[in-house]
Amino acid sequence: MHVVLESLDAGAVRAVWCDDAGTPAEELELDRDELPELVAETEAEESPRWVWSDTAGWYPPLLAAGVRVDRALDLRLCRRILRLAEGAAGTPIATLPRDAWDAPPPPAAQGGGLFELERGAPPGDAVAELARQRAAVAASREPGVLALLLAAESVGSLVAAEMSHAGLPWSAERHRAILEDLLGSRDGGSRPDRMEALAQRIRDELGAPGLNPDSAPALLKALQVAGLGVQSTSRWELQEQRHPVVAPLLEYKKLHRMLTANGWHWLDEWVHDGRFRPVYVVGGVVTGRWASDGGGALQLPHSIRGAVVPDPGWKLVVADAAQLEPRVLAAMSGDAAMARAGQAVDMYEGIVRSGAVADRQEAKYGMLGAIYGGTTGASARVLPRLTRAFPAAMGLVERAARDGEQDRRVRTWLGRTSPRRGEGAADGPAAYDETRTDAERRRAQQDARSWGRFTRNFVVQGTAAEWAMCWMGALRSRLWSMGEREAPAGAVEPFARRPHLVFFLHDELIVHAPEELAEEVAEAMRVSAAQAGRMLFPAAGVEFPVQVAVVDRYADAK
DNA sequence: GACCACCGCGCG
DNA sequence: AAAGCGCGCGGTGGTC
Repeated sequence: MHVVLESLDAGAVRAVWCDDAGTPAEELELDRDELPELVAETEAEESPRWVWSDTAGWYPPLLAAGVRVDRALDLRLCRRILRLAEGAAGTPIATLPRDAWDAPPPPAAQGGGLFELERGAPPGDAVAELARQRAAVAASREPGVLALLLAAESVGSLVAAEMSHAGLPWSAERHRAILEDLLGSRDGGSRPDRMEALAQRIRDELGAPGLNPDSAPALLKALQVAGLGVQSTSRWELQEQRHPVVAPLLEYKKLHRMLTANGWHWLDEWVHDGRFRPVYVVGGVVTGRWASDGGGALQLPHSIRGAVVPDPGWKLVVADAAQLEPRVLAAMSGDAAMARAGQAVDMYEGIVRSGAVADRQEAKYGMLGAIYGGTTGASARVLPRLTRAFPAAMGLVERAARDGEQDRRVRTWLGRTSPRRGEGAADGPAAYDETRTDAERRRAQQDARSWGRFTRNFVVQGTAAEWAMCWMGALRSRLWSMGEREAPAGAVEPFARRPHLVFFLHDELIVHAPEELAEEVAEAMRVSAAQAGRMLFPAAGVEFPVQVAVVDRYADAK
């Protein structure tokens, strides 16, 4: 059963009950204020799949009113997937002209009090769009697989909204202590004192009294004048130099980064009432990974993770999927030898034991090189040995790279399809066009290879993102049923006494859990990971172990 | 003053 | 030790 929600004008909403093909049966019009009550009642009695234009618009106000939903379909996210999906090519949804459903999502609601209508016009008739999408899935090559992708993407959108709602527990006090400890104290508007002292040392060592070390061009000039043979001010180049300025400069750069990215200003802007509430952009990356908008949620430096602390009586349960991408590659390629290596808790050790490489380091760089398309250094050196040991797995990424180079599109395990290469002058045909100059041809080939590295990585990174969404979806259900024993139904705050997800970082999840449930949550994270593996790869025989830590500070996990 | 490209670095 | 993939963000210095 689907219930489609649509915005009407004048603060009204229409709820339309549809069957699984998207055919409407009955409908109800109501005031926006009445929506949370309707959703809560319908949820309890019928457990439908809610269908709406976008979760980021509809769900936050429901959460703010204390209503959690179990299942949803985010039509805008699904439209984007179906538009490009090779499996649905030829269906009307792939060929119809661009319309409002293709428009980028409106900015996410802040504060949870705004409904979709107030964030910009809704894209149109949601009932019709649901029917179009259901028809496209039904007509596609693998309806079940594509349907799983749409469901996974949608559950991701629910989790994103719920995590923003709950927030990542954050101690401003601890954060300030970390800043003072590392950067020094700041009085007035100038640099914190440890940074200012370092800046002065840099000026002294370079003999450049007026130098502002924050200015890359000025710094580069000063470095060159002082006799350092560097072409840039980047860390890896500086590290090769033997000069007394290097140590204070690298230290200064580290502190400067911390000050500008996660300093006092960031704290004031992003942490309120003991919570950091980032805005996640589900499907914001071409591969299907999430992006974030503001706050740099997906770049939280390790040095600041000591400020992430649970509420009194609660714990953080931090789980990290070990070697996710190599395991995904083993599973999707059906490479029996690599799958065997993937049965080890540490897959890189498993690869060492297979005899293909000498040590863990080689296994790691070799695998990353295979997945990213490394052409130099250690990863290139071990590539031939990996190819001999794991022909099916290496064949899969090589094929993906060739497909990209030759302008064929590639797809993830669940059918997310890579975009077509841009229409730039240097693209595609120029590589083979005899009338082009040598330079043009070289550049085109360069671009083709670069696109090949993208498609090579797309299939693995994208499938890993699909695994992660299945993991979080499975975990979300378990957490909710676990919490049922703790929280009275219909509590105003759905997560007040229940373990709930608070952070997601590509292959890592954090649950904020009542202390007495922490171990049970840890087990749920492991079980959900295994479940996600079976969901995607029923026959692969690859394990998806997660490292779990129950901690009082995020920094203490691993 | 608004906008943009580039650099450099944080994360996976 | 860095490289090959995917991102977001702040600072600087250029353009309009």
